[in-house]
Amino acid sequence: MQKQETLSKNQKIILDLIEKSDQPLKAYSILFDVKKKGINAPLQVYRALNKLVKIGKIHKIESRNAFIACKNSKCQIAKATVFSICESCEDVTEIHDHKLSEHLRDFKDNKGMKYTKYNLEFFGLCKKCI
Amino acid sequence: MQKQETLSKNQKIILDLIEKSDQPLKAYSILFDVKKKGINAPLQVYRALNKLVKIGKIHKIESRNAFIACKNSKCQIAKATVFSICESCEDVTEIHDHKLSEHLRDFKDNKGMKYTKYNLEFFGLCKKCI
DNA sequence: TTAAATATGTTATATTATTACACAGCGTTA
DNA sequence: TAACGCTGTGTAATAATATAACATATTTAA
Ligand SMILES: [Zn+2]
Ligand SMILES: [Zn+2]
Ligand SMILES: [Zn+2]
Ligand SMILES: [Zn+2]
Repeated sequence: MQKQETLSKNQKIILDLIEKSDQPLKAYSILFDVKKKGINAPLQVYRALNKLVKIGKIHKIESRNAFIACKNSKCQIAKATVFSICESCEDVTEIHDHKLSEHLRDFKDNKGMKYTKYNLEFFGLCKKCI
Repeated sequence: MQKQETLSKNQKIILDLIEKSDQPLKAYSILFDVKKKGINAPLQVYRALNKLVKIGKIHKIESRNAFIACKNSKCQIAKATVFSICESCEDVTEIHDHKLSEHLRDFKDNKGMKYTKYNLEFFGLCKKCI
């Protein structure tokens, strides 16, 4: 809650917009929406998005090139994300499953890699679309 | 091994190229490489890539927009992929971890979604880059 | 052998993302 | 205070990734 105050003008505008949507937004759709607020160029959007991702306020849905707000206040989670994605209606939900998180956090490969982050995307059909 | 015989000419050319690389290739780098074989347009590459992904011969590394051959012969795995990615040298390895696969396969959310697929990408530093 | 399904070739275009450059504001510190 | 590093802004141009639309060919299967 307090970190928000350190956000810049453009970052606030774009975070507000993303937080108002419960579904992922694409960069150029964001650009379209914030033109009325004086943000005119893709780069202005991407710069804000990159920052917001970095500090964990939003996440990128990699398979969709779209950005969704993180609802989780204790955000280690920027570095440990799990999403469910309906391939019919494209509904996206962030998942917080304690057991699953544990398994992912504890995962060690046999190559001596040092992991700092992961992203997991589940695909399927939601209740409505089955 | 036998499914390969049913691949079309373009699909074979592109699969061969990807299989010769142990690292992910990007679509336009593939396009560049197969121009000598008479494949001239992005769409020809993307069509082959899409098909190869669909039948599990290759996987897309979503966070990198790149494609890597699947080394696993018993390919259910097209629908259940795990990768480790070094953020320094960009080395990518497909992971087959039985225990992890079980946990992911058995995962159920509380929203009644029916999952058919998942993709997990771990990020960090490989042995060489630590 | 005809119809459906799959693949090809080509052109154009849409979508996603970055490079490069000029400059502004702010806090540190020499 | 002046110099510096750091972060952010604004703008133009361009790069990189991916698909639409259309015409045709080939393979498969009823
Ligand atoms: Zn989150
Ligand atoms: Zn749905
Ligand atoms: Zn595989
Ligand atoms: Zn490395």
